[in-house]
Amino acid sequence: MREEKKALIMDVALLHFASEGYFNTAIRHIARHAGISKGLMYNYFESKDALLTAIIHKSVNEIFHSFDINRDGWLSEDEFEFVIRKINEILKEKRSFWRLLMQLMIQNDAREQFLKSFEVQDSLSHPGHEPGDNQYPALMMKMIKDYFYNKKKTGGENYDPDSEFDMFILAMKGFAVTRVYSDDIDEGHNEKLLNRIIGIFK
Amino acid sequence: MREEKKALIMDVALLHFASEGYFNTAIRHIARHAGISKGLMYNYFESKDALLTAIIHKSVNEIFHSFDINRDGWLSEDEFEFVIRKINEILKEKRSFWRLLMQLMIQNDAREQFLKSFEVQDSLSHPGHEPGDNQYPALMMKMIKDYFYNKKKTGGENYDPDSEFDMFILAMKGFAVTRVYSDDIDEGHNEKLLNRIIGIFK
Amino acid sequence: MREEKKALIMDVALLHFASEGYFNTAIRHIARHAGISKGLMYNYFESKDALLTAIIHKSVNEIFHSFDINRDGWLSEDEFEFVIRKINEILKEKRSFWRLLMQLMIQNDAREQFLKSFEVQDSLSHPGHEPGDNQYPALMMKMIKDYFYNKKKTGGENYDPDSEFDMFILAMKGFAVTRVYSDDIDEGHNEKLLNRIIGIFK
Amino acid sequence: MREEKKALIMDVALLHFASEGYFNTAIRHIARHAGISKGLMYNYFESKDALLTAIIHKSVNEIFHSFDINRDGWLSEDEFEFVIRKINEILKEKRSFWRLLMQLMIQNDAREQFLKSFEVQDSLSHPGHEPGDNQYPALMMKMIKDYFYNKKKTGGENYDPDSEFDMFILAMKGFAVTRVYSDDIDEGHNEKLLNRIIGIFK
DNA sequence: GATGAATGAGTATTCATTCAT
DNA sequence: CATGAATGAATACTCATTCAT
Repeated sequence: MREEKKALIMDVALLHFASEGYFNTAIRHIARHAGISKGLMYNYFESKDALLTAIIHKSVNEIFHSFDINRDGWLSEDEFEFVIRKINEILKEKRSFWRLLMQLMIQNDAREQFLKSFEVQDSLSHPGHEPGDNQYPALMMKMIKDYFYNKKKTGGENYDPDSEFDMFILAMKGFAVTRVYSDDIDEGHNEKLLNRIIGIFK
Repeated sequence: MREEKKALIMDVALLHFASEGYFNTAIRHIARHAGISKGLMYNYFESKDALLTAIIHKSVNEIFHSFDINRDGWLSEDEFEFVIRKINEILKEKRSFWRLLMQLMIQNDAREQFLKSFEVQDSLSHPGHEPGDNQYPALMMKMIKDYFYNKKKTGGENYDPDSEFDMFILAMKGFAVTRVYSDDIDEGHNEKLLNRIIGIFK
Repeated sequence: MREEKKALIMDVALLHFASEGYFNTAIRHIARHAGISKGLMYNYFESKDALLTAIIHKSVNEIFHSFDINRDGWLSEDEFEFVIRKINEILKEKRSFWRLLMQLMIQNDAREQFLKSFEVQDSLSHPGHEPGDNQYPALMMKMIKDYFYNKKKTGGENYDPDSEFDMFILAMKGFAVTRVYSDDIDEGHNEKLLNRIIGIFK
Repeated sequence: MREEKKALIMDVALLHFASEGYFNTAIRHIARHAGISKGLMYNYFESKDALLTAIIHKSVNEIFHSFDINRDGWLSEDEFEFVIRKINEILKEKRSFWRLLMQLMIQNDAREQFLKSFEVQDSLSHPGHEPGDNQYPALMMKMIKDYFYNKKKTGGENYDPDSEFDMFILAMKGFAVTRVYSDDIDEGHNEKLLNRIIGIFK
């Protein structure tokens, strides 16, 4: 019950944060759109900042849990393609979240605070347990990098796995920006781009 | 004289907007750093918003004027490479402007306002005259698109110029985001990425 | 049972009011520390203000009832010394209450309200009955004043009982402020001061 | 001009702080009574807290500068009496300030902050210069204590200067509280009390 | 041209109190 | 008897903008 209300508030807030920007969104507006009073917001979230943090952590967790790839440490070619397609899906489904995230990463102070909030959670995770949710980004990066290193054997003499990895990240950034910030996306068109990316890097 | 002062204010403002964010930057701070009084600011610019618009138009003009390519309507392969390298340079030189621009494009209302401000200026330009500054983006896009269409003849059967164009834009977006938002850029590293992009699309 | 709970709440509230201040103490905190819910508080006390009033009246009653001197209307020298020592004890035992009281007396509106609350209760007491609790302060004042008047016979020509009374009250105020607001009281030291006061006025 | 306005605001604020209490006084009310807008307040004082601090420092300075006693390190009997009479005058003239000060000294956190604000100013005073204003309290205390030590020669065998000092401070506290918090003071009456105090301690 | 005093709407946050359950 | 969700008025503070000088 309480959790449902929190989720409702977070959903409404995310929409506003994503479209108007975090600083431009007044608590009053979130409350009004969530159908509650300003004061009640503070019953559920300690502050505007805590609300933001809660939204981000929830989304990050959902995202990384949706990658249920076989975690044996390396990616096959098919798994690599699966990851790319999964990213494509997530960019669509969590569009608002990505807009919010990009907005924050672009702001100097917010970026630092964001990264720090993950570190803190990290230090609380006990050794010997599952990796904290905040370690997923690093783990995934490593798996992808390893993928390109594994390709070296078949890549020819001039194949440079580091550059290939960087180029791939760069392409995915461009893809993400495009997918998240185009108002009307032609899915057929998007599919073509996706295939082209897969074609280059798989 | 008056123009010099305006330029000074715009430079100072751009630095602040880029690093602290447009909304987080107080007029008072800009004025202080420009060595003038708050009130005088309004002698030069009608409002904070007008200041922002002026900065953007000035930067956009500077950028497009720095592409003094042979405007015969189409790009040779060398000119294409030149354009890419020019973009690379501009991303470095106008880093503050790009940060500001990305910051704005990410905000719904700002994005619309930005695009609208170009349209308005556009509608004022009379037919038969030089193209308005705001038409440069469209012109450049067209030239690049044509470049890929011209390559069709030598590109083989499956060559799709539209996809190639989209893929190129996507790569450049990723490249821009990376270049503008990395705190320490290894120029050698950057050169490698650049060459890889040229390698793929030239 | 109900009275016990009320007493518990009042005790907890007094501690908070005394140390954090009346306005700085949130009902929520009192409730939490008393182990009940915020809402239930209002079952026992009409308002924060009513809670404060209840605490004060309870404390005032306890204090004046602890002076179980022989009420024959006048004080012997020994009884006078007993009263002073009793005040000393009460200042120590009811430290929280005194801090709260001084805090309130120092605020214009609170002082008026406090004094009024006693008047009101007073007017409700019927003639022919026991004196209302709120009359104790006045009674005690009168007994002490009489004490000084009685000393006139033995006090010499220049002895002025009114001035002596005022001076005594003044000394007791200074003593109270010191005793209630010193963080670490040296009891030996305090005893010396007490004896000096008794020496002057007994 | 600017200083006059600051002084006006401080005067109005002091009156409100003294009668309604610091926390109970809204900036809005001070502004209204000073005939200015809320926002302008912040042009003159950084925060409500800074306003309070400014008021206190100004008053403390005025008070200690009004004691222009011969600073040869010790007090003659006449100077001692002068000090007492001066204190009496200041309590009357700076009534609002004393109410504010007592109110603050009674609040745990405010007391600490108040004392700390003096320490800070202290550390900024350069060695070899006049004593900082914040050292006056300590200096004055020392002079009074010395006064009682000097009386020891003529005070008889049982004379205890430390107790005498403490008793004097206690009496002055009681006197201060009475003088500052009585709504209508009979000056003749007050003079009698003053003479009695001088009689006991001179 | 140039200043900065002045304004007031807007922001996040707190908290006594009410009331459906 | 008991809870805590819900409200909204109040508070300190910020800032773009105006205007008398």
